[in-house]
Amino acid sequence: MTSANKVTYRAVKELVLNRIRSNVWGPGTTLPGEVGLAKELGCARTTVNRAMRELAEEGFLDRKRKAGTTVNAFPIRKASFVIPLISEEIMATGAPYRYALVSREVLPAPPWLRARIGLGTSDRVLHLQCMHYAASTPFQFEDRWINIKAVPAAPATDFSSIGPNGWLVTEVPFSDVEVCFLAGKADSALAEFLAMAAGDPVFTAERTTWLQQTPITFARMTFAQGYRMTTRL
Amino acid sequence: MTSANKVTYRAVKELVLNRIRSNVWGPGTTLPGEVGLAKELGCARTTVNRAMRELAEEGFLDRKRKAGTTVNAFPIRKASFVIPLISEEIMATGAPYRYALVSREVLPAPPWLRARIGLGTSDRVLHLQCMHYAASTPFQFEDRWINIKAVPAAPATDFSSIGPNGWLVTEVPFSDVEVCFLAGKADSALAEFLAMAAGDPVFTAERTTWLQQTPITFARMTFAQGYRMTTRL
DNA sequence: CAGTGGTCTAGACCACACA
DNA sequence: GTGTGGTCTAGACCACTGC
Repeated sequence: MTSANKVTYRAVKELVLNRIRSNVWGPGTTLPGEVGLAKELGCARTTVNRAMRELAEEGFLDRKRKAGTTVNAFPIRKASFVIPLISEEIMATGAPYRYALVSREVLPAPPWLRARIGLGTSDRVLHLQCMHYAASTPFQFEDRWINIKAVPAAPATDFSSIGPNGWLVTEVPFSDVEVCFLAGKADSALAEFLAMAAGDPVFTAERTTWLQQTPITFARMTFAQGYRMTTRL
Repeated sequence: MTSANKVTYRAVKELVLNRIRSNVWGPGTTLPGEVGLAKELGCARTTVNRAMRELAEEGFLDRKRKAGTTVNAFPIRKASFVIPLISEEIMATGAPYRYALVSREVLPAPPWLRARIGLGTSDRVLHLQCMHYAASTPFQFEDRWINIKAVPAAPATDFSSIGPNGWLVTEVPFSDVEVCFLAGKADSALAEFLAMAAGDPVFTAERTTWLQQTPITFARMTFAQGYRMTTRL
């Protein structure tokens, strides 16, 4: 009876985590090899391997061939944020989502944008400004720039009812993304859109996407006052 | 010759990703089961499984038993940020890191803190204020609150040369962390510490840690002007 | 009920890194 | 060289869930 219980990789993770937390294996400790642990726990090495691999991914352990597995002194855990579609983020709160196109124009890429995402001097872009609302409350202002050379269909698309994000995602493949968060200051136009005072701080996210070396789009998204991006680790 | 090549799970990931990106498997597509794919690719099901599992983790696929694996319409990729030690983040820039303790006191937990992290009315906390510099440039102001009941050694510790973060990490285990980012506004005191103008926007990170249900510490970290948190996905 | 993913096993070979 | 993690295999049983 007692022998038939399978040892799951989750159980191994828990066990190792507990030993770390209870300081049985303090920071810096080199813990037994996979084979040893497998024998101790009565399971296959594969199982131990998966447990340890995940713990390493989560930042608790450092693994090196030959050197072995050591307990990370600083749980420099990776915080993983789900970057949801705005519409879903809003609807998750129970409020209805509303989208509005504010402006649209085709123009040569401005120098700051060229430098920022890597465009040539002759490249043209589609510039969109959009608002996203939770019910009637302003939620996010989106400043979107699309590389026309990379997305020729963009200028012919009507963005008055579908947001650029949703459209791009289904139309254009991409391979690399850079996201960056910062605290900005609302200028008077932005303040009006987001129903706040000019000069107020705004939480800002900037996202650039490429397909192989080609820049696809750059978006600056500013959130209404009080926005917090939260995660549990 | 041609037969001996091993099919790695990375290769499978690449292949699947390529089919997704090239729209062979468009959004919503249900792709073949693991057994079928394994046969097609000439590898073990385990290999396919690992590839698909990781792709699902990364947000490209949805997997359900019986229903099968489908291509996610929106690559709601998880952005994972390394939350580095401040000292390391600074030294990575090449600048020397300097730490300074600004103030320290023991006091009853203020109501907002009690509510925020779940303390009782009689709980006392150690309140620290610290500065982190890159060379002589202000980099981060740290407002740190430590639950004395959970960390009795804290009041007896000298934080004038070691930062609370580094000390806590080696002294106190924790099981849960909540991190949250927001844009705040510098009050006059903060502005002076960070060498900016009062009212300027400040990128702020708040971190709470618990050990099982017990709150350990709460930290509000405000960054000097221009700070950006960046990730590549 | 039946099909799909989820996981475990036992064994093997490989690649890397330290001595 | 030699030990440790990295990965692949072939086969098996389980668990969830849609029909």
